[in-house]
Amino acid sequence: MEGDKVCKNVVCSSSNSIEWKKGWPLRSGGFATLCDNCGTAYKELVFCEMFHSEETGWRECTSCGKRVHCGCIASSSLLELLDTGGVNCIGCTKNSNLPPVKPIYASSEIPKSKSGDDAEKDCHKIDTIPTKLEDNFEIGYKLLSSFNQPSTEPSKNYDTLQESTSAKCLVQTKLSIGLPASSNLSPLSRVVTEERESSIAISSFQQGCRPHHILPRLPISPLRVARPPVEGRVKNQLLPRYWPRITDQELQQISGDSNSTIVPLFEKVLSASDAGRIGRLVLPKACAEAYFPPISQPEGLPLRIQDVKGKEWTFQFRFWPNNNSRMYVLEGVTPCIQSMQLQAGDTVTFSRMDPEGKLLMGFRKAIQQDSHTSMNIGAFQSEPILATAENVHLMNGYSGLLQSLKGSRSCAMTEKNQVAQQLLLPERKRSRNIGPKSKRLLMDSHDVLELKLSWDEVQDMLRPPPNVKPSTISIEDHEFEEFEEPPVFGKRSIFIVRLSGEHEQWAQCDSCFKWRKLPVDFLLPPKWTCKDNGNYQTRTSCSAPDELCSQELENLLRMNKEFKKRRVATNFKSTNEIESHDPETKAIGGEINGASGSSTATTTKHPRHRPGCSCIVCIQPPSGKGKHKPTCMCNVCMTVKRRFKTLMMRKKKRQSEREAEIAQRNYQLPSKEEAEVDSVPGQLDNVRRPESGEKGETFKGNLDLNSCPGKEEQHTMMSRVSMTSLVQEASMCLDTYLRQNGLTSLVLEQREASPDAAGESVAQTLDCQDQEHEGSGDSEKDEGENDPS
DNA sequence: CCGCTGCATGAGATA
DNA sequence: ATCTCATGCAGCGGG
Repeated sequence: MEGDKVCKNVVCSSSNSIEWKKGWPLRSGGFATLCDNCGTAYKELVFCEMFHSEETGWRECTSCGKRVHCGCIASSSLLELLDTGGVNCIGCTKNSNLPPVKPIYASSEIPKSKSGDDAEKDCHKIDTIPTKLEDNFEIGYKLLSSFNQPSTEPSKNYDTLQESTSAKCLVQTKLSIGLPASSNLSPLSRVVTEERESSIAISSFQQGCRPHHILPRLPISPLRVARPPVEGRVKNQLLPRYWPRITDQELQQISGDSNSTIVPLFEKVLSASDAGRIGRLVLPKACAEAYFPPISQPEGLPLRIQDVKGKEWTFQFRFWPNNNSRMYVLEGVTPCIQSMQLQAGDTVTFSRMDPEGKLLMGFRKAIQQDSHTSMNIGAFQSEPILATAENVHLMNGYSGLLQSLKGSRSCAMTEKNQVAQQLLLPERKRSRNIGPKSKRLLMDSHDVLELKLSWDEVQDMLRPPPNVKPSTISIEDHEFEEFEEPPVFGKRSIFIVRLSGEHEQWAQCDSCFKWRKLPVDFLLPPKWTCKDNGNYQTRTSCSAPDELCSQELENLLRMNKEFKKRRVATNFKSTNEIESHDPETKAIGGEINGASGSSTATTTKHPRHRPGCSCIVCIQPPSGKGKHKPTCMCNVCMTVKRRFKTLMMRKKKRQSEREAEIAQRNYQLPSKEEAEVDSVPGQLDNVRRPESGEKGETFKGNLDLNSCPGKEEQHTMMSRVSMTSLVQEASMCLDTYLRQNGLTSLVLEQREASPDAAGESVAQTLDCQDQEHEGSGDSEKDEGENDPS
């Protein structure tokens, strides 16, 4: 394939108004460019035929004679297509006075405001494009550099180029030539993907969407995160997760003054099984087929790979047939893994030293946070991870090769970006290694519980943003506060309940650091000082003596700590049981309330609500583990059941309303039911026009969930004959259920007494049953029955 | 019994 | 719908 032919195909020479449509990348390979004006569609192949397929030879740099592997050439052949006359290796490209490689733009970034004349004129400038070849890594480097030096090299400045139609055409052409077919990303986007810290472009690209802002001001870093060389056997481009990440500095130093060229091939994050004792490292298929010798037998062949210390290892490179495919593994890696002290989550890198062709194995340690890998909790606790990433001392495999790059800024950037990138990845992708499939990376139950509690703490600490008055809306009888701005974190406080039953809240002044007693229901702002303690006149000054001696404080904190420990140690179910019951229960326990001593006078379910709040949210029994048994008759469960019944009534009524409406519309004849309903003054009004009629108010979305269904039934029976069946039907669920469980007497007892009293007495009576919460109750049936809403 | 081997499985990713 | 690959596990052989 000759370059000029490509150019002629891409450039429309007859148009006044060129609007390019991009269909890239094509699933069938390559990508398409369509000229709106002349209608010429051009499909570019993945690779330049010249280097495609079985070509495995070498080319010499036209400047220094250094040999460059064709894989590098093929993968970076965007300029090669225009002028195949020369090849420049990495080194001499840098040292020569070659024209800079111009950035490649995503199609969505191409401005469309220019006139067709200009466009056409500029399109022909393609012929004057500098035609030096650089390998793909160099391109990546150049791209980064060009954005990093906008002032000194205006020709590389995005803004400049963006305003230039020549850039438009140039970009178009380059795109059409340089893009690998099966990739979703342009070469630039790859670099950008790795470099920038915003997820916008990343996600949009990964989703195959057109990014809106794909050309950020990139951080100055010579990081080479580039598509690895495309070997002949590669049918599919490597997934980004396997792209090698290496800094330009590293690469340069690795290659050094020697004639050898280090070609980063791919890298892989070690899975649990990779790092396990089996000693099998699963190789990405594409990588194995691309960079390792072809094997036809499952037994494979021994492969010698040199590690960062220069030690040579021999692994068995083989495959298993798997679903009409192959699964490639390196066997016998355990000694090497152990030698490098790698574990799951760490990354192994594979490079090739050319022209010798020797395989190199490096590594990059995962960021450690306590005893967990970053991946372990990175998805949940991004901030600590990021903070750690900046300070972590990196043990980098390439650095191992270099023995001189530890802690370099580039590495830090790399690591940080990796972490950031990981955090920015869609949840699904990130979760791959922390999902249930990966036992090692699973948080154990204690961790989960800690995390849960921490999350609860966070919820409890959420406060309305300062100076912003929340608007409260009511949805389905739930009150929601809405803020124009994100909520802020309130100050932590310690909430305790004395043995006497007295509730107390304590907080530390941000000014004098003295501990002050606060009203129990006081929500602390992010910053709180003594003078804010208006309710306690004697404590509004920082000059007032500390109310808490060190021993008392210690005691408080100890109680807090013990409580946390106990919660962690205790089955989560029982913990939930305690919390989900009447807050009074907690008071009896004399514990620090809520989630480990934060400002937890609120409930854990509804940050703005307090213990004792009986709103539907706060009283809901916990879901998942620890939920109550269907037979539970505790106050909470009874209330929930009562409300469920009310909800069922309403649901049935609505259904009836709809049916009545439909019947009326369809038949225009008063049905028997309608007649019956009509006989009850006001009722049909409620049914048909719930917004009108005084009596309709009861069912107009303001249903009192706290009302006693028994009383409601009485009212209903008296005034709404047609609703009787509905009420009975709605009640039947619970009644039948209770009867089946031999609880009829309890139901009667509850109905006779006040709901709360009934609930409490029942709760006391069935205390033993309540204890079952701790032992079981994690079945789906339980959940469905106990949390019917 | 234990560890290794080869394959199966299925969740998740990709086309 | 198909592919990839992390992991489980049955079967086998050796100690």
